[in-house]
Amino acid sequence: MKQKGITLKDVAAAANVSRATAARALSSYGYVGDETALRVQEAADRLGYRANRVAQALRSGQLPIVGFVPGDIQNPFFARIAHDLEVELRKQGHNLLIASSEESVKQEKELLESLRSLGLRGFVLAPASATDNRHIAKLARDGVPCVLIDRVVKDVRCDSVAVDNEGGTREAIDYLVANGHRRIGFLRDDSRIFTAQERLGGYQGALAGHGISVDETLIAVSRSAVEHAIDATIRLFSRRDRPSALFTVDSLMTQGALLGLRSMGLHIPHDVSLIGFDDFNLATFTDPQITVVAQPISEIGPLAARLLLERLQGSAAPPQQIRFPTRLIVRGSVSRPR
Amino acid sequence: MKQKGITLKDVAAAANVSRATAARALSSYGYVGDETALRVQEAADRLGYRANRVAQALRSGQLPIVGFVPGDIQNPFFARIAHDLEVELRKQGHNLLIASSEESVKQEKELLESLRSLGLRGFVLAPASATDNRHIAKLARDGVPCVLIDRVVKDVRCDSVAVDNEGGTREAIDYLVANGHRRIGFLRDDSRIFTAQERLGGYQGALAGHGISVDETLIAVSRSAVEHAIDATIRLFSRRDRPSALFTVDSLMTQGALLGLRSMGLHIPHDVSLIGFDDFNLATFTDPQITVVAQPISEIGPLAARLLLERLQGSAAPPQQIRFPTRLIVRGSVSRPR
DNA sequence: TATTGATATGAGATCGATCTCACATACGGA
DNA sequence: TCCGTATGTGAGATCGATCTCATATCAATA
Repeated sequence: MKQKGITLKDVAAAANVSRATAARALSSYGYVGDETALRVQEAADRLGYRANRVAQALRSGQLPIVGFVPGDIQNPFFARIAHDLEVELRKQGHNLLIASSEESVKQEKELLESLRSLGLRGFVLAPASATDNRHIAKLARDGVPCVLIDRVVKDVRCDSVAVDNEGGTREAIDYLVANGHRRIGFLRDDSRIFTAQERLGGYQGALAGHGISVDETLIAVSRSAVEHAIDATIRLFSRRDRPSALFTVDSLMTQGALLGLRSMGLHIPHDVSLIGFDDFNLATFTDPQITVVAQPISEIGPLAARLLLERLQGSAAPPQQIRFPTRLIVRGSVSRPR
Repeated sequence: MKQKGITLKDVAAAANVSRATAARALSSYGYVGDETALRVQEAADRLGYRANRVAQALRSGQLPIVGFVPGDIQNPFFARIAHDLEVELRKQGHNLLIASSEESVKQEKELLESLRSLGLRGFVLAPASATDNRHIAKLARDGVPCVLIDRVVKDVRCDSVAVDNEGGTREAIDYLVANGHRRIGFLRDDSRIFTAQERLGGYQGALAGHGISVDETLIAVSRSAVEHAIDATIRLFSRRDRPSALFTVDSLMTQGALLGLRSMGLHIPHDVSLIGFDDFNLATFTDPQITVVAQPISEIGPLAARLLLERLQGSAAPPQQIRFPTRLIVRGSVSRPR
């Protein structure tokens, strides 16, 4: 049950020097005699010494660990970002601790508290709420390095990496309108979530731009999970004057819509046109393939990691608010309404 | 940049007691006067005291963090398990640190060393190799609690949770043979990986059981990634006497096969029948839907977490080797050969 | 009254790495 | 020869929580 625990003390004893000298030899700071340094190195190698990172952390006040708090690690979008973060951070000797908020502000708050007491060096966050963010503001105020991804929070002084949700959605709606659609359904997740708000804004703005009044009954709400999205889709399309097209705000909702429509015997794009926000593997496996608003997902994680590492190295530059453009990938799920 | 850091010392000062007494009051051990305990509690609350978990870890030698080392966090199978592990561990006040081995034994080795020096309390591993496992054996020998998932390693004394790879594969091959197939392709990932070996064994065993000799040229190897699987599929089906059916060893390979076959203009199940190991969302979105060997994925993570927690609580019971049965889910991707 | 035990508290040690400070040498120039 | 600086080393403090041990008080028992 006991760890073996070869400590600096052991190494020092083996090399016949004091702990201080051994530390100097291994971390190469201060003055150490060449011959002594060699002897210590050798002893350390021979004993298989590895510094206890917890002890180091106690002194420095920080563990070389970065926390990642996504809404849901099972969402491929976040899984991809987690992977990219991990790769970048590892290069700098940091590890990544992943703790999902499960889109609960309460859980997010608890997690952050608990992880702070763990001495994590910084955080990459996708805040569960666009408004209730005092805990994040506090984090930033306390000087804990922090990068927001996917979702931006106002009034918090920290870096953020997100995409142009509003523009991306507008482009998609424009495309639907250009194809003759005027009754366009909108399937979104909890309005608490930042991206949902911005994407809704893009939807409303685009419609307004075309002189189409927003019909609130065409906007369906569901949790971001396939099963819930199925139900919401069915509700939306059960009405007599159903929409001729549908826009979904993330890939899980798109999947739900796909299944919901299929269960109702509605064909894409013959009966309903569909565009989803966020590209996903599955979109090219369906028949027809799904037209989507793609995010530059491969850039988000590495950039967030780099921003965070700069902060960890003490950068006090003003917060950077990065916004990537999106790209409409036209496949086969849109046609003119019947 | 500095953490605020309200320490036990501050609380003790505020409550006019020694650090020792404050500690007793807060962790409720030893004797403390009722009135004193209350005063300390109050002071702690007022100051917003949170114990420094790094300092606790230094004393106890262990951080309340469990490491999860999957092959690839982007694989939905592992993402799901990560989620389930996290939920279970959080209940016991532990956090989960995820570090992908990216199917590299070298990286796995380095990660484990680095995470051990971090004082992690235990590990959940999906070993990258079925054979080269001295580092894992050492871990187990040193008494570090350890649970293997998905992949079992011989000669290592630790718990494991896996599925009946051989039986599941055999059932699928039997089903294909029952449908009249005799030339059945097999698309597998690196033979180093445990599950690949067992699934190959199931394939060979099933064929032998039906008196069909194994044609090595029908066995294709690719890395477990969609793009690589596409190429391997195309190679396999470019030959004149191509197989009439294909079995793929995981969901990423199945996706690759799907795309590869489509790019060649081969239709499922008309031209080729297909069964994949591991169920995945996408399988029900294709037309036809894909017949798969499903694993009880919702049980693996929670069980692994429970086994690990028992070890953390000091259980010295003999290692448990759990094997879940698989289930063949018949959908529409298999028909009789032309 | 003396003694035992339960209760209550504080001083100080401990975990392991690292940093400060004090104390040695050595070597150069004056 | 003497002093200043560069070099090398060790003793001990530090980070924060917790544990051991010593001590102190009070009550109940012998």
